Amino acid sequence: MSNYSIDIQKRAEMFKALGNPHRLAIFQRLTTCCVPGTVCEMEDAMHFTVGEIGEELEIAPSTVSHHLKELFRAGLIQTRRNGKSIECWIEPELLEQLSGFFNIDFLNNQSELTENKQKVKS
Amino acid sequence: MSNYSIDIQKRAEMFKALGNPHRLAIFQRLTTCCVPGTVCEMEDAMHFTVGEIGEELEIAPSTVSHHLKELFRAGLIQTRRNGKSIECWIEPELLEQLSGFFNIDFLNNQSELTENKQKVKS
DNA sequence: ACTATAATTCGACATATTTCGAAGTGTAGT
DNA sequence: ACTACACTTCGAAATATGTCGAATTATAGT
Repeated sequence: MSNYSIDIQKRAEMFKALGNPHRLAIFQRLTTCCVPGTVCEMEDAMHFTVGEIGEELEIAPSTVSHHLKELFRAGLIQTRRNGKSIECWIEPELLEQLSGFFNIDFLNNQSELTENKQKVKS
Repeated sequence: MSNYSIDIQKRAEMFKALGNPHRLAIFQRLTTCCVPGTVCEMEDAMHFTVGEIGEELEIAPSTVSHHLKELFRAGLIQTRRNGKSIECWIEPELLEQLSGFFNIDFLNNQSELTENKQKVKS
C-alpha cells in the first residue's frame, strides 16, 4: 500500500473522496452550477456555501462538514470564509486534470494517438 | 444515501472502486499496457491475466481476486476465462465515459462551450 | 486418475468510514 | 455584552473495507 508513487496515492484519495454518493453529489453540484446554455462566470457562479449544500443533501450539518473536509483534503474543492458563511468551489483546472486521467490518448503518451486509433480500427 | 439517481449511485461505486491504491494501480495497468508510441491493439494488448496483475502488486492472490471482483462489480473491467487463466481488460468506451464526466464542456450541456469559455476569458 | 497451475470462496481479524448529537468557535447585528 | 447564525470539532456507535491463509473449484497436461 505504500510503495506507490505520490501520484497514484494522491489520485486514489481523490477517487475515494468521490466514491461516496453524498460527496459525489456535492462535487457534481459544484461543477454543474452554471445554467446550461449560459456563459459560465467562473469567479462567482461556481461558489456555494456549506449551508446551501447541506440543504440539498438532507443530512446533519456535522456530516456535511465532515464530507467537505474530505473533499478538501483530497484536493477536490477550495474553501474560503465570507462573513458568517464559508464558500466552496472547484477549480476548473482540476476538472481538466481528472478528465485527462481517463483520456486514453493521454495515457498513450501524447500526440499521434488519434492516428493510432484509426489505424487499429482500419 | 438512497434518494440518489441510479446514475450517481453507479458512478460513486466506480469512484469508490478506484479509490483504493491497489485497485487504481490495476486499473491504470490495464489502461496503459500499450507501449507508448506504438499502435495499440485493443483486442489483445489490453488484456492481462489475474496472475500477471498479482505479481506486480505483491499482495496475496486472494486479495487480488477480491479487488478484481470489486472492479468488475463497479463495471470498470471485463473478464473472460482463457484456459487456466482469466483475462481482464477495460473497454475503451468506459474511459471515454469517465473522461466525459469531468469535462466541464460536457457538463455545460453540450456544444457551444468552447465558445463560452472564450467569452468568459475575454 | 493424478498432479500442477490459476484463480475464487470462506471465515477471521484489524482498521477505516459514515453518521449523529452535543458542545465549541467565529462572525455580524443590536 | 448578548444573541443568532453558520459552521466545525469531538466522541460514540454501527457498518464497511482490506487483508490474509486455508480450503475449494476449474482447467490442462501426463
